[in-house]
Amino acid sequence: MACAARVSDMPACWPNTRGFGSNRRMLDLRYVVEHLDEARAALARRGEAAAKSLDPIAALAARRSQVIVRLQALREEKNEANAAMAKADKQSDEFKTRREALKRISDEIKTHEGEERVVQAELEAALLGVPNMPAANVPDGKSSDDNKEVRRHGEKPSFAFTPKDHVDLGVALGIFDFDRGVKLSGARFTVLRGRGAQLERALMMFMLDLHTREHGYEEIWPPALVNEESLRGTGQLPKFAADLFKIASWEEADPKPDAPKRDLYLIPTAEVPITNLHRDEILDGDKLPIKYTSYTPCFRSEAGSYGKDTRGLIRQHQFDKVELVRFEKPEHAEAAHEELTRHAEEVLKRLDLHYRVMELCAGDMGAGAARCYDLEVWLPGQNAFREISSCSWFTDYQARRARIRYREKAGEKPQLLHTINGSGLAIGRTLVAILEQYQQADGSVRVPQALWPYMQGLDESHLITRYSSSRTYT
RNA sequence: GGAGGAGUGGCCGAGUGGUUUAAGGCGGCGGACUUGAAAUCCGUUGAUCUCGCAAGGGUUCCAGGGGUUCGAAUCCCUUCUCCUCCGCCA
Repeated sequence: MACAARVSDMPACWPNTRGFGSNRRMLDLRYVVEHLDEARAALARRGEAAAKSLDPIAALAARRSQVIVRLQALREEKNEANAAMAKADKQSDEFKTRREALKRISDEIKTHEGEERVVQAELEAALLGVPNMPAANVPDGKSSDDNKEVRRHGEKPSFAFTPKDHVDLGVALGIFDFDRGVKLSGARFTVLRGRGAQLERALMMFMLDLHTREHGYEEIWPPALVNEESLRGTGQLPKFAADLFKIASWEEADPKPDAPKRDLYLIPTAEVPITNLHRDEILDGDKLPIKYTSYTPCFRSEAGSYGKDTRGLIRQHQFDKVELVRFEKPEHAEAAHEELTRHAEEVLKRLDLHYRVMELCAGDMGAGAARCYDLEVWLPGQNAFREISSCSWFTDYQARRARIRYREKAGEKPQLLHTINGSGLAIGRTLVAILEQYQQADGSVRVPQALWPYMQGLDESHLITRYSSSRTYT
């Protein structure tokens, strides 16, 4: 269909019929080694650092295969000698001679195994730091200034008064309690109350209902704490540890001597647990595509962002989000990415919110994405569009790291699938957009019609007012 | 938290130091028989890395890691997971 014609735009590694080796990789090692210049050129579109991340790869790969070839030859020799030993008379001189010889081979094998481990670890570390290659038709550019507007929905609401921002509106309505959020937890934590809390819940249910009933996604309720391996699978670790909240492991209170580290992390997005549902699995081809939607709280430490968006709900350490995640065959992935983006947009359309769709340029995309659309909603209080969803096509980048594969037919080789995800949507920011776009001259806020079924207790005016905001909903 | 038990291929399950390159069964796939199906019979059956233009070789994998040994699914240490019982808890 439409997508098939454009698959040829992608770099040659996408057919991904290769395996992934005993180490984790994000880019296929063989592809990188055999097409080093091509890979470097593709990564250079992200910036110099991305291209440079490839530098150590070729030499390490050569060292690795050298060690492996020697090691395998030694093992073969050992296996043959062993078989002979099994048959030999254990009292004979021949047996003793063979035992000496085998001892030497074994020692050499151990030496090489040590070497293999070292090289493998170095190579893995190097590969984990390499970002994904942008799809060929992603626009060039260095920063968000170079992103391309793809389309726009609705119009900026016009006000006969000066619109307020969501902070002024929410505080006046009594639905945001920033001070008590600080008291309980600190900066960037907020308490919602009354109609504010109800609106948050209404949005969550509205979004889940839309995606499960009309868009065909299965609802998932995952853990909010995950292990390190899960975060590696989706690419948050090892590079972005600073953005995560890490929970002290229980062994820390009662350490066991040889226990492996069991750190847990609060999920920064449902993408992590949902994508990792199928980590280390080989799925039947006829089960694809798999479409999941999930509501979770999300936790971000936002290290290094101090001073940015300190006011209001825009940037919180804890926020709610409904996520969309898809597992796709490579040949359907590009079209699926477009469709998922439309599914996220549908939430904004039903809420009748003005927004635009931006295609990110090569320099502005997240490390795992090959293509990415951001949905930006209009915030009259800021007189600006702000990101409310980010819809990414990861090609096989996450699938390789998390070892998620599928088998087209029984008997065929497993191959890596493609993952796609996007917010559908960030609930706090949706709430912000509703307050700002639906505000009235008197500071009350009209509730979008799509949410009426979820907002018990509203009168015919469908307004959230200071008077009604904290009353019971009956 | 306490006391026991157990982790083997898609599933069940045998295997306590060297013809195990993991028996046998189920399931799957292919074939024979059949008008078709069932039943029966025969064959086949995973992942991984690597050498090779290819045909085809070889390596690794018995929950994970480490150790003993010429040699480990098998012995030792350790971690994880699951099950049973007791206690506690929403």
